[in-house]
Amino acid sequence: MSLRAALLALIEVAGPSSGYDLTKRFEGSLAHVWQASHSQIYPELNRMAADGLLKVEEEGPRGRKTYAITAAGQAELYQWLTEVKTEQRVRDEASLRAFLLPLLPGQKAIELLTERARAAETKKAELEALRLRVGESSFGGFALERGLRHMTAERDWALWAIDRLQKSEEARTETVRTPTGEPE
Amino acid sequence: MSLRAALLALIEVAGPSSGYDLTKRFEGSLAHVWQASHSQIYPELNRMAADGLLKVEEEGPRGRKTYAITAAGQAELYQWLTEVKTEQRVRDEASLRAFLLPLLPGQKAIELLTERARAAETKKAELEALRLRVGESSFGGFALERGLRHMTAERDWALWAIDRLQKSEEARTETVRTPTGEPE
DNA sequence: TATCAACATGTAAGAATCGACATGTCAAGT
DNA sequence: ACTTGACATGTCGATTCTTACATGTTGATA
Repeated sequence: MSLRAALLALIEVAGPSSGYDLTKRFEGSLAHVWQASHSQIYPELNRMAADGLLKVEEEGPRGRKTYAITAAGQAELYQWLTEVKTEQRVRDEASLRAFLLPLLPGQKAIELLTERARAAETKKAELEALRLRVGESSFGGFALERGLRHMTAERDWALWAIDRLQKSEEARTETVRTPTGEPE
Repeated sequence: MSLRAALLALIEVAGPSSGYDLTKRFEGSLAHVWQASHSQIYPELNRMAADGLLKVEEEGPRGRKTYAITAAGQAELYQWLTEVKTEQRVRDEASLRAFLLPLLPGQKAIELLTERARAAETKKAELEALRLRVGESSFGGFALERGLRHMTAERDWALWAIDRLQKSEEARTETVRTPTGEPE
């Protein structure tokens, strides 16, 4: 249902669009929050038209079909936004990897976390650049701010975890050294 | 592949387990980062045994089958943790909803954001309670801290968005009121 | 005029996941 | 003796999504 909502919203905001247009828009700033390829979009548009949420407004060159939102489509969109309960299940591979981190030897874990901190920083910079480009109060502005905050949290977490691991690595090295009787 | 990694990891950490055991474990603290039901787990265990990553170690009462990890399974797990690139695509309905927020009238958006802030706060409290229960440095500790930080970011974002919307609602009300010539 | 990039729409096979259906065992309490 | 809840394993159909296959048009540039 999320794909439906996204498509309805894009057409609602930008006016009648073709599958090709919508595919492009999914590659733009929307890509930060949801992905869909043309092979998913085209069949979905057909189903939505069959369900009366969209109608083919115009057929252009190269078989181009322009879909417009119907009253039923607007109702469906508004209902999804306000009444459909947000899916709680999040299946986030990054979270799973964080969970499994203790399975790795300390040094390896630190390596991966360093990379993760770097990746979060990069994404953050990307979003900041996007904000400069599109302005503070563009359509995706709320999502953009949210992404920034989550990326900051991610980076800070990774740095915290690295620090923690480094401390326990030091402690481990100490306890290994001490019993051998090596001078301080 | 993530399910495979999660199952291998659970068996690696807790030793030989049955599908039933693993299902239970997916309902525990792991549920915060990944979900899988028995209908997904049982067939996957069979496939993994067929692929040589696990072997049936023991058959108990009530048809219970206990799976143990093999050397190939350990190698696969370690490789996934260290060499398989983390899936970047995140399909997060909450992000999509944040993106589409401007489609709603201000008051309705504020309502939904208030609910979101509340939900993040609840989840945060849940994780804090879990930390108290299992201790600071339990197996899922890194993931737990990560969840806490992300939930804090989520709540703070929602509060920020509410504040922003309230300000623009006020401004809107002003501009409506002023032209009517009503006294201050 | 040839060719290339962008435009434009589809289908098909397979993986991951979910909710429902289906079946049966065993131990403990009533 | 009965019943209930926990133990225990599976299958099936529907949905979502990905990758690859497949086809054709149009405009611009070489």
